Amino acid sequence: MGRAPCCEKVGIKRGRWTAEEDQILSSYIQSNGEGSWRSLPKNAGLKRCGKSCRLRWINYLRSDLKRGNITPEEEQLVVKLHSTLGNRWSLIASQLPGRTDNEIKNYWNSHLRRKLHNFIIRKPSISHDVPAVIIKAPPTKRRPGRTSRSAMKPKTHNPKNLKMKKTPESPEPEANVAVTVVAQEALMIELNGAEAELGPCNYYGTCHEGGACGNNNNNSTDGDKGVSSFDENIIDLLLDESEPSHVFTSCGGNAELNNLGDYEQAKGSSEILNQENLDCLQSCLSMESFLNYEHQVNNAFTDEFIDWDCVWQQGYDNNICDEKEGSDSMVSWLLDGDDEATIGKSNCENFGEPLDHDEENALFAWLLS
DNA sequence: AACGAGCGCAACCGCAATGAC
DNA sequence: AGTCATTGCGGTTGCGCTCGT
Repeated sequence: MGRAPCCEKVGIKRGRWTAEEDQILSSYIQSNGEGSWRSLPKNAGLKRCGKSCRLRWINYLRSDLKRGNITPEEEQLVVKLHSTLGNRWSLIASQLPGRTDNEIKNYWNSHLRRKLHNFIIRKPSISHDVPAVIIKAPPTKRRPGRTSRSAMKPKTHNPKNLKMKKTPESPEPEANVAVTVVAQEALMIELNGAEAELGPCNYYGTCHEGGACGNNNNNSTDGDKGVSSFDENIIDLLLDESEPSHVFTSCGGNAELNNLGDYEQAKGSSEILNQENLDCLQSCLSMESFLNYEHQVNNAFTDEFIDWDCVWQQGYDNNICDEKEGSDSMVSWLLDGDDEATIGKSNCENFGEPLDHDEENALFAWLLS
């Protein structure tokens, strides 16, 4: 049996509320109090759905609402709360007096999410002596073609979509995005059958040995074969749909090649993945919460790949295999360090330590800059 | 000046949770 | 215990405004 509609659709007005309707609703609620939303429209003489009345009251007419722009302090609080609460907008809003869940949600979706994304992929190295390779797209230019809403939908993670090739549906990379790639990164690219090894270190490697990367410096022994070069042709290849390029990553000590592009095919194939590496890769790839965030802002797994390189580069890396249960936010991993299953930062010296106050502030400042 | 893509906000939709019966 | 109405929440969409071309 289907659920009865919350109200009769016939004769119900929709769309923007007029000042007159607002006045009627406000007066009624001030006289009769909140509640009984279903019967409210009829009693108040409004041609609106009860749900619509409730929404209008809660989000715009309540007297205790704060108006005006979100302040930097509020913004910082939202970022922090979201890092621990995820998309629980009502919970987050409850910590910001005068703000509504809808307001916070809209603000996050239209401001902070983009900010965070840009933070991840645009920032050059600040804390490592490893030189970053900045691949700059052409000067900022508005991309022709309107982004459809459906194209903005977050993608659900599907290993079958891991091919590092653009599909016709995939948008061009953001024109103003400077893709930052850490030179010492374990991206191994198969170019027309020839393997070009780009770096010794990768976060998938953290799957071994309880998560310590061991690869962030030159003392690494995990498949550390050094880096000689990394040029933008690599990224072009990653993004070029006409090229059958694949991305590999080494997975810790055995330095086996894991062909992400052929992940599905490689499943169970010891020729490409040994069991240990397969487990490692699967544990990484199955982290829905990890993937969720980037899927909201990216259409290409390639971006996730590179993004996380950059996070690592910043020293705010974390053990992605030690995902904090219940958290669906990347930031939580960046910030949390007091949970044994969560790593605040990692490098080879102090892996596992939480971010201290200054580092956390630095991260926030960066996020919000 | 005109056009149109992109953005931001307000509102809607559908599902889940809760409570009454 | 099961059913249904109501409320609450998060995701999504529609539309008007802004700004680049």
